[in-house]
Amino acid sequence: MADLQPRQDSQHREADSAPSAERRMTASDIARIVGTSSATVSYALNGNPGVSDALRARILEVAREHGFRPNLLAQGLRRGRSDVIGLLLADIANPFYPEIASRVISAAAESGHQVFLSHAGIDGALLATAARALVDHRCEGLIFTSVGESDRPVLAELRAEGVPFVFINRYIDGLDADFVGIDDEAAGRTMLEHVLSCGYTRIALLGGEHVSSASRNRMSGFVSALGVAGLSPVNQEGLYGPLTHESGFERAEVLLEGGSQPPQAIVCGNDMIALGVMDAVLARGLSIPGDVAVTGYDDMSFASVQALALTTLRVPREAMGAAAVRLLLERSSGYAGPARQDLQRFELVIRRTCGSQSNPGSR
Amino acid sequence: MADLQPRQDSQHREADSAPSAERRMTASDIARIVGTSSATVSYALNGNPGVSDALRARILEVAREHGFRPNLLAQGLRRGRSDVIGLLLADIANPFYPEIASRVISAAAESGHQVFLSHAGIDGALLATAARALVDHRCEGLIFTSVGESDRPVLAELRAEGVPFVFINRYIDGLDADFVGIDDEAAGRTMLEHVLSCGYTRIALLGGEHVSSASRNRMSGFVSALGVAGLSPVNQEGLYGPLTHESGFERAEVLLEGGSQPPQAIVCGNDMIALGVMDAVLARGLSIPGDVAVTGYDDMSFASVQALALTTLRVPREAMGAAAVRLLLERSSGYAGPARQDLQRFELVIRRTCGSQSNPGSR
DNA sequence: CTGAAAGCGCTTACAG
DNA sequence: CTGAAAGCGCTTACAG
Repeated sequence: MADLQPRQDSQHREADSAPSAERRMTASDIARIVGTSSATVSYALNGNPGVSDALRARILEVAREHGFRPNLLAQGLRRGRSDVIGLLLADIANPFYPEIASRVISAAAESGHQVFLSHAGIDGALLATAARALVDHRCEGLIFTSVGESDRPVLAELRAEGVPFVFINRYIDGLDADFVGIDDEAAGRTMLEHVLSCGYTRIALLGGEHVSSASRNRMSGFVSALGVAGLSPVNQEGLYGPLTHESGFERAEVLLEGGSQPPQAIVCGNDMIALGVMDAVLARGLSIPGDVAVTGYDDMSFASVQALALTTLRVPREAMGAAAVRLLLERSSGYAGPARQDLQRFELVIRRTCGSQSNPGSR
Repeated sequence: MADLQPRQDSQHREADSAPSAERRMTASDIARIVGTSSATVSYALNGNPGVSDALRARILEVAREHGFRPNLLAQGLRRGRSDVIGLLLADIANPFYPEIASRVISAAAESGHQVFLSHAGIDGALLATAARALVDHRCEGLIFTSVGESDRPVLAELRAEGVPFVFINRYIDGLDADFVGIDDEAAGRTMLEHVLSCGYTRIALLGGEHVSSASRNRMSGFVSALGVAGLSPVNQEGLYGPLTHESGFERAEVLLEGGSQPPQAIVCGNDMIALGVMDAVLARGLSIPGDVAVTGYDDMSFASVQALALTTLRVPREAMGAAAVRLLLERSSGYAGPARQDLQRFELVIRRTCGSQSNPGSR
């Protein structure tokens, strides 16, 4: 790296840049060529009235010929909006989020919007800063994937500034904002009813983060279904924890270490935790589901692989991304009604690790 | 959806929006309060000379007090650059990319840059459109993760416009641009030498896309190491294919169907293909690695899970993302030297599916 | 040290 | 139907 000498001097820069950046064509350039004003060029290009058909045709022709593309910064500044959506992800390394992001980007593109992506950080430490940066870039609105209680102040700030936003997957109590997700409590009950239907009664629960409304609601569904059966979780501790392999592994080890008999089933807050649990179970020389059944939550891409064949609950991440874009664009184009809840359909996916009677191979 | 009535009329919008978006504070507002000009405010805020210490302090105080944050659109328009980097991903659903993106975002943030994320589409169909949109938003430069031969025209266009760009993982022959990746040919040889060292001689190769320089180089390394041992791949067909589970599964089925004896080892172009291969092998009732050994490439997050324990080759995705940002920012701040190749270190990761003598459990 | 002016590239009322 | 002007919110030479 010692061999490079960045030149800050813009004089040199112009001169040195291999392909000297020819100044981009502007609306004024088009106007000059056609012999009219930039205003008329703008009218013509935007399909507004006030230009004769002949002149409009000429302008469009010249613009196309020169490959004119408007400066979106100038356009945004003048219009006061920018056709840009901000998306805040908690943790891109978690495979849950990219599939949401993917669909947000394509849904946004379908309506001519660009997506700014930012990292909120796994603990939300960067969320406030990232959100403000997006607002300062004049995003039309923001989509949050993983808000927590600590984000309340900055969200209130956004609200005061009139910036529309939508929550995916998690929400904050009392903050009346559009939300896209699933009914996590019902989903949790569904999962646990399946586990119970397999005949298990000693069931451990290893949920996600307590700051996550989704995790809390899932847990609530788990516990409530257990209660209906007159049961309670075998573990008092470790009900909540990070949504990671590591956390699943460690919490499972605690469960399995105890001198007492191991749980018959371990119900996890997401698929990552379940992977960690599976590793801990296998490391003890126990079999899945023979000795211990395991369930995940989310149905991430790897869950269906035969070597894993994880019983889980499908959360429709792509549909959630698309729905969030739709709700947000409705807001930014003026809809000012009460907050909406868009609950998507979930699906129990029974594979080998819990409750599959038939041969594994659900791919 | 029938119940919502978007109001396009901005008059109404202002009036109706629950939290009426108070107009944001501008530099002129600060100037008015302090009793100076917006120019002086700008000087003060940007730490430029030409303002007395007393006045500067007063301006900073008022700005802070009112939570002033400059309009980045206006700033970008005036300055001619925008502190924004464009990142083009091929396919976010492929877990290879998010880990790059994650680091690109954080590295960019460290130097005060925002990241625009776009989808190029798995076949690059959207790449040209997406790249132009990013340029029109006045990105300082672009990072491409998965270019192919068909992208050459738009890249030439960017070059002519003087937009700096950097390639990650794949490059295009003859297009002299900065590149961050690994030495895929050497890595391919390394992997195959390991497979050979296990004593296997009937080896099948299931590579990635032929349009990918990375896939071609890996394949070249595989074949060359085989050649040194006086061998060649057992399969003539299916050497190249999509980097997906499905493609791995299908190509493995073809390999295993043939009346002839199955390969002793199947070397894959990435971990997704390897997962598909593992499923196909297990579905035949064969064991891994007893009957057929399998290797992946990338070391995705799931590869280390004990139930999989995939022998693979670690590609340092996060380091690649950080390096790409560094190279790009050097370009956009004036460095105009010849194209650079930043080859990161790779690492062979031996797990259960091929060549681990010891007990599986490499986590 | 300070301020008024011009301009980035658009769009939008507003006169002719 | 057409064009000249003003302005979005900044920054940057340029005079006082």
